[in-house]
Amino acid sequence: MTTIKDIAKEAGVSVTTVSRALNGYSDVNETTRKKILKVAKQLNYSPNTLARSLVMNKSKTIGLLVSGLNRASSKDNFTFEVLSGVNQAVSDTDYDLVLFSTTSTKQREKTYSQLCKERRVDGVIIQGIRTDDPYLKEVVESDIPCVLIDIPIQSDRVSFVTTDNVIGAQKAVTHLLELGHRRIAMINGHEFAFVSQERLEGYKIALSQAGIEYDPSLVINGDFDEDKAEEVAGLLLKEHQDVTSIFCASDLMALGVLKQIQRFGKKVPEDLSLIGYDDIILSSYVTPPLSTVSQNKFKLGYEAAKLLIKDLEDSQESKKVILKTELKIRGTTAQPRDNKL
Amino acid sequence: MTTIKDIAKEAGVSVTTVSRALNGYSDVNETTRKKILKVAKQLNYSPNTLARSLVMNKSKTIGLLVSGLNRASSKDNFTFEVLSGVNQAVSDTDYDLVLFSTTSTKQREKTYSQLCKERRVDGVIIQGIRTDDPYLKEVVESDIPCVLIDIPIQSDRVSFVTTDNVIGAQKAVTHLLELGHRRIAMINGHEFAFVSQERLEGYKIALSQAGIEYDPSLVINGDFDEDKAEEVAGLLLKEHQDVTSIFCASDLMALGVLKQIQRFGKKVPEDLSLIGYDDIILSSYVTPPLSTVSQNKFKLGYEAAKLLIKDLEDSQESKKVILKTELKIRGTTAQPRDNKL
DNA sequence: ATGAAAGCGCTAACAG
DNA sequence: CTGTTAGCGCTTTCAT
Repeated sequence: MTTIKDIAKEAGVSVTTVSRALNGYSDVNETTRKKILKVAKQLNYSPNTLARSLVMNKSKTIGLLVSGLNRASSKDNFTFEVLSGVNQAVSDTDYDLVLFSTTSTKQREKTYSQLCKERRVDGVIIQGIRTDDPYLKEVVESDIPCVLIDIPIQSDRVSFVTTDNVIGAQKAVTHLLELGHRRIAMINGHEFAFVSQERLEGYKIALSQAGIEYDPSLVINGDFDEDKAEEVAGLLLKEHQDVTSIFCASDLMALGVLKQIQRFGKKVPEDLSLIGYDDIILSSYVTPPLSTVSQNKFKLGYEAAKLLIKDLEDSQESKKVILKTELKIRGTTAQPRDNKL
Repeated sequence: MTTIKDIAKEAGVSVTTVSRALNGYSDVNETTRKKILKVAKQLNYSPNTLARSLVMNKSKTIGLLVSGLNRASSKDNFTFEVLSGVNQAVSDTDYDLVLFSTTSTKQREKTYSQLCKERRVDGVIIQGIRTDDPYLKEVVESDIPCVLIDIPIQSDRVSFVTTDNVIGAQKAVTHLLELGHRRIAMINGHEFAFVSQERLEGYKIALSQAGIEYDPSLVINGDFDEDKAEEVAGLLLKEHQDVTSIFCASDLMALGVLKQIQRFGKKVPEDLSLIGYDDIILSSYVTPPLSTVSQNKFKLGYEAAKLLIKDLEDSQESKKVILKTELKIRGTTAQPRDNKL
């Protein structure tokens, strides 16, 4: 592996000059530069970023802490799309991504901030971790520049990007309301997700605007899990026969609920309306296609990366960006039966 | 940021001793080690892996060169599943992943091997690049340990993992044959994918075993693209009205073909049988559910990472691993109409 | 415009 | 068992 030392020797100059020439400094004679560049190419030189990072104290790498990089989340391609967005934004720059896997045993051994500090990442993007994750606090409190996805924490070095969850949920529920539904149940995620809190908030607001009292027994957590949602939907449907529609905090859960509804021998949307959240790929392919609140997951990642990089370069103050959601009415929402008369 | 120097000072020993103590060498007094560990914790020490990598000449990072980390490939979650597998395997080790984005302009500026050399990755996993990619050759020829996914190149430092594409395709076509089909078309990927060559091979073998002559006009490339496949299927169906079934080299293309068939006013599988390849998530959710050849994409990534890491640790000779595929008969394949009589 | 020298944080002979 | 020394490849004062 050739080093600048080799180039220096070959070109008959000092390493200093080589370094300067290669890095495009102005204070180097054009002839020398030409020569050095030629020698560098000749020797097939590649700079050692490790050495550079060490001395410059920055690595030009961005750490990625995502929870959903596992087999289970391939159905819900949320993580992947976020990742794609991040990748896209990063690929326009000279940063590279390092993926910290938070799947395994390693997580307990090493904390996030340890991971980041050891690898000397310049900044980190965090997605998909629960708000009660003990290490979240740690990262946020560390001085590593960081942008959170869907966790609205903001401080000196931490920004976040999320979507308008309250409004999104509101749109979904309002849609149901406008169709004539009055008994609207909700399958939420879990209490350790900000998005769940916010979507519940939106649900409540929509109801209240329609003059309907909030009934807590109509809201159950499905942990963002397809099977769990299917299970709790069973309970719900049994307990509350008067429910005519269900709002799910994720499409994946809606898919589970859909199965349960069919098991009850009911038809969607004729007997029961169903609306999800996320707009995952599957949503438009299932039968009937799922009405949902669409959020731009790619952009979530893209904006996060953009934000982080800008922060890294210009050392801006922390910021937040809130993306808009969009209601997609497809085939699982319709007027309630009794309304049709 | 505390360094071993700080610890050395605080503990009243030399940096050497600190280094040895922290790295679990045996030749250090237990009392001293305890002390050093205590001080390290006290000072909230994190080793600087950059410095370590520099001196040890290995970075404990694995480079990942994947082409499909973009918005377009979220439907076909192939890339994601491979990535998950890699991540899973890697997360059991002390390696980290660095993602090289090959999406952008950067690709033309810097070659793969440059990327790898600059970041000093210990090895690299390559997936989803075309066999005519000029940089593929370069990586393979470089001395960077490397494992290829679905590209059967093997040499001193390069191994590969793939699936039994010939057999897989054979199984699909034989299934069609057994149902009674005789005119079986194929929508293939493109010539710069080994898997396409192999699947075509399997197609031919199956036909020949059934005593059917290979008709080249029945095979068209769809570039692994949904829309392209839809388009060429249109041509095919118009030209060859006698075709009773189509074998697609990817599920995504099968989805496109399915649309085209429906546009022709024909029904699957009554009028036309259709079988895909990959077993992507969507396949089991579309209506009718797609018959396909299932390959374990997660395992593809998992095995690749395992292979690479073993090579890195034990410096084995290169190897190959061939995963088995599985025929999944679902709802798009049936006996041809005239056969039912 | 160029070079000598110091040092980033760490590991690894080599002594003792 | 521990310390001294050198050096990984690079950037960066500070001279010249």
